[in-house]
Amino acid sequence: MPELPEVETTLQGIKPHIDQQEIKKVIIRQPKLRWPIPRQLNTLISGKIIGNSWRRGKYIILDFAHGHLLLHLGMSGKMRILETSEPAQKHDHVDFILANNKLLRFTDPRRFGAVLWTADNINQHDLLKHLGPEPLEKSFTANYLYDLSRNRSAAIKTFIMDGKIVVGVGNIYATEALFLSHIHPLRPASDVTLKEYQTLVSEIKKILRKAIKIGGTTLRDFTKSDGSPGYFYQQLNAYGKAGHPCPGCDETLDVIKVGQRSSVFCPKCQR
DNA sequence: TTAATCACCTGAGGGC
DNA sequence: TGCCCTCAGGTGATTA
Repeated sequence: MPELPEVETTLQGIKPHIDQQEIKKVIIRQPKLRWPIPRQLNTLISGKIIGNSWRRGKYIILDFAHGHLLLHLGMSGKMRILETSEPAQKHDHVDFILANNKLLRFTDPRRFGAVLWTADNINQHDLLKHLGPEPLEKSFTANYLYDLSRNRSAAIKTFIMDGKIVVGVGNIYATEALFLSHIHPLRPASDVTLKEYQTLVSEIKKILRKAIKIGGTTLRDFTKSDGSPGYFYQQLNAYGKAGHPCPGCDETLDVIKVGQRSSVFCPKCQR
């Protein structure tokens, strides 16, 4: 599923083709995504130029002179640059036909994604204004997490997956970062020490940087029609490895539910 | 304010 | 082989 590294890779892949490009036409085949795609979207942006494209958390934003297009890939979404002659397949919900004879195609089998429009200040949008810092920014520190967590009884895994605390840490990276930090996913956030948060923040940053570095590979594998796990999956220590021996101590990795999410952990290494 | 749960949706995989 | 059921997962909305 697209997590922050996949969203970043998607953005870097489409950006050279869409920035400063005019949109000739928008074709909406399935408007029912997480929220309905605005009916008037074609009228709103046809003939208009995309000024800049950027990312905030897992949202991709396309700036126009008169507003912003907000895109989210949800659980299964992807965006690709294709030739305009490329026939649409099932789940190809939106095409943005560009003046350079390319098209930007939004595909999302599970339809948890979103394509929204706002003419207002994008940073004050309801979906963005409460978001926490980017995990790779300097402002995301151990002290920041430690201070926020002092009165929080929620499990540490739930805490670091909360977008209001920090954006872009999904189930895969939360599982991996906690494994590498030797922190049990059910520990109350308030119980985690500053020293442990220092390790955790360091591991979150390391694993995200690593994933972004090989994100292209991850994304290609993710888009395979057979859905088979790819190169990045091989790099994981815990996620998806329940029942396997722990890479650190050979104890069998266990799986529990934390906030309705599967969480693999080592009962011996993670305390 | 916080925490827990529900809802959305489809494909994969297992059991029969 | 085909049907049915369960699970997976990001995140806003709702409820406690």
